[in-house]
Amino acid sequence: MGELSKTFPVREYDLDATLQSGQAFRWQAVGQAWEGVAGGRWVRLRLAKGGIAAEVAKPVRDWSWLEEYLQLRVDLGQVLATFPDDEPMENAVAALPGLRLLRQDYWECLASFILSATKQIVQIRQMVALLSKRFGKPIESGGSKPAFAFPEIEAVAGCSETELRDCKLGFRAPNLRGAACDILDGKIDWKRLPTMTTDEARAELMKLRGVGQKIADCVLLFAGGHQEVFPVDVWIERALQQLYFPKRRPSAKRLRKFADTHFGPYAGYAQQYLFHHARVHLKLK
DNA sequence: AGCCAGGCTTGGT
DNA sequence: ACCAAGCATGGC
Repeated sequence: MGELSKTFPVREYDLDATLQSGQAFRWQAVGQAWEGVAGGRWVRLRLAKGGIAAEVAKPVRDWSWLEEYLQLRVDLGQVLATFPDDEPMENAVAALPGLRLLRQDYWECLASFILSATKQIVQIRQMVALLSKRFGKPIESGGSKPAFAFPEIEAVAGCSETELRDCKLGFRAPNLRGAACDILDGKIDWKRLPTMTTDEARAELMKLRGVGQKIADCVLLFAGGHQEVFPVDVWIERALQQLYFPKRRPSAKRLRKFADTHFGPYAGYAQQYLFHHARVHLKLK
């Protein structure tokens, strides 16, 4: 038959930090819980004794989609142990122990980060919500408001630029539509992306208009699970400068190289700790 | 009211 | 190779 709720035993999982940390844009705090859409289903999550309690709107038998999304079987202690032994890293981890990386859908992740260009996180959430409401499939909701899946590639490709601009996308509208069309037209090898090496997949993604290294790296890390990838954005750039090079002012290229070599096999996790730490705790600029 | 936001592209040196 | 402007829109 399946169940409407389930509790997953897990330690060291900061649900608040993880769902708010700018990697996914569909989660909303409702009371003590978080409501959102993952794996095409409406979900409510809350911290429970010894783990995470999940509720869905329709009974499910197989919960592996959620375990995968939340990356519940990642041994965080093992990840943290690979971080460089320096003060900035120690402080970032100490500030938010339990911050995790999610494993998201490729298309939703790509689309979300195409929209992220010069937007604040709250505004990205707003654009994603509007797009889903207008062009996503309605799904069963267990909350007070109706729920919608993220729009399929075909749905976005079928929109006019005006319809997308009406979702407050601005100059990002043609980029999103173009990416959807290019994927459907086979301009990039979309299906094979998950099996490519990091460098191959990055090059492939960057063929899309509006996708540079930053956005490609976010997709590789948050959807592809390439945990060694370290996306460099304005926040990380400022954080690295202040924390690791307080005297000098290294070029962007030099910083890029430092990021690629300093943080080890789980650099993506390190990046997320530094990013969230910088946003919440650091006075930058 | 003005500044700036998980960037990218293009056109100037 | 490096640098800056321009791009739409909204929150603060």
